Amino acid sequence: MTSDPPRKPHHHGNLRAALIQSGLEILAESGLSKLTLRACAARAGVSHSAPAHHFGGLPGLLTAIAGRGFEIFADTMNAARRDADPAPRAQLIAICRGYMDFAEAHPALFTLMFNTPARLAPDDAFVAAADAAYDVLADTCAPFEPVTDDPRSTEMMVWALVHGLASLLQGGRFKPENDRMDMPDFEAILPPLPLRADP
Amino acid sequence: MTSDPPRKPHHHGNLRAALIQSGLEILAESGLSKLTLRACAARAGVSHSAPAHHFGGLPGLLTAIAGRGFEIFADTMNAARRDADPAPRAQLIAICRGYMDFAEAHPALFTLMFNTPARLAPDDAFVAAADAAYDVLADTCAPFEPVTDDPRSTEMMVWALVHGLASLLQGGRFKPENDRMDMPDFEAILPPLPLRADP
DNA sequence: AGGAAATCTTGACAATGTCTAGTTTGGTGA
DNA sequence: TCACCAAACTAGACATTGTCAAGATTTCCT
Repeated sequence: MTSDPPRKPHHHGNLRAALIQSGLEILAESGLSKLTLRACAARAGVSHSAPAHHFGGLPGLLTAIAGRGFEIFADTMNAARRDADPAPRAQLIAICRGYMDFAEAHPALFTLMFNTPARLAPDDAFVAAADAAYDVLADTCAPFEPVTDDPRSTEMMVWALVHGLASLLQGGRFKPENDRMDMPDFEAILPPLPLRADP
Repeated sequence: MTSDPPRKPHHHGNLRAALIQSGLEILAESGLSKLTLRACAARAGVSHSAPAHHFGGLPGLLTAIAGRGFEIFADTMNAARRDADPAPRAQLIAICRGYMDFAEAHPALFTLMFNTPARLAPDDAFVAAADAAYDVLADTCAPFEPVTDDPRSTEMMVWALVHGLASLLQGGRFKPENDRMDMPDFEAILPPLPLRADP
C-alpha cells in the first residue's frame, strides 16, 4: 500500500534482527532479569509467540543475542588494538583494556555471554562468533613465547587473567576498600612475557 | 509424643537447614535450572510457601545456598593447603588446585556463587562467608611481594587468574583441541612471585 | 492469478514466585 | 495446669513466563 519499500514490509520484514536489537536494548536498560521472550516481542511490536518462529524458543533467542554480543566484543577489542602502539606488549595491554571496557560498558550482555551457559543453545553461528572473539586475543598473544609446553598457554593465561578480573570486579567480589576498581594496571599485573625466538 | 527428640520436632524443627541442604542436592543432581523454590520445598517435605517464612523469597534462599557454598569452598581450599608442602609457593599452588577442584566438583553451585549476582540478595552472613573464602586465598598470597603498589594486588592477580581459568573451562569457552583441560600447570602459569622483604 | 510456504496472531496450558488468610504447634506466664 | 500468643507451616489464588496447537495473513513462485 504505502510507497516505502524498506520501511515496513508489513510482515515486519526482518523480525530476527529486530528481536536481537530489542534484546540488546532491554539488556542495557533493565538488565538480564528483564530479558524475556515476551518483553523482546513487545518491544519489537509483535505477538509473544512470534520469536519462536525465528529462534525456536528462549534459548535460541538468548544465543542469538549473545552471539551478537561476541561480535561487538571482538569489535571493541579490535578497536582498542588499532588505536594502540604496535609493539606486542602494548597491543596485548590494549586488548586487555578493551576487554575490561566491554565488560564495564555492557555488564548484562557480558553476563549473558559468559555466565549463563545453561540458558544458551550454541549453534554454528554462535560458536563462530565466540571463536572470532577468541582469535582476536589469540592473535595478540601469538608473538609471545608460550608459558608452558602447550602452544596456547599464553592465550589461556592472559584470557583467564583478564576474564577473571572483569568477572570478579563486576560481581563485586573484591574487598570494599577497592575505591578505584575501574581499570587495573595491566603493565604491572601481566607477567613479563618474552617474545618468541622464531618468527 | 514420640521418643526421638532430634528426629522430627514435627514443626520440622530446622527447616532452614533442611531447605539449604535440599537446594545443594538439587544443584548437584539436576543443575541450576531445576533449583526452584517449590522443588526445594517439596524435597524438604513442606509446602511451597514455607521457604518464604525463613528466607523471605527466592533470592534469600539462593543467597543462603550460595553462602553455604562459600563455606564448602573455603573448606576445600583449606584442606588442599593443609595437605601441601608448607613453602609459600607450594601453598599457593595447592590453593589454586583446591579452587579448581571445587569448581569441577560443584559446577552448578559454583555458577550460583559467582555468576548470578543479580539473583542473590547478599546479607551479612553471606558477605561474611564470601569474605572468609577470600581470606583463605589472601593469607596464602601474603608472603609474596605485591605486583603493583596496591598491597592487595597479588591476591587480586592470583584470584582473577584461577577464577578465570575455572570459569572459562567450565563454560567450555576454550578451544576444542583442549583434550585434557582438567588441571592447568599452575607452576608454569603462575608468574614468578618474589617473597616480601620484611616479615 | 492461484496456490504453497513462510510469517505472524490468538488462545490455552503448565510451571513458577509471591501474596493473603487461615491452621497447627510449641512455649510461656498467670 | 491451662489458656493464650507468637511462630511455623498450609492452602489457595494470582500474575508472569515459556511453550504449544491451530488458525489467519502475507509473500513469493509458477
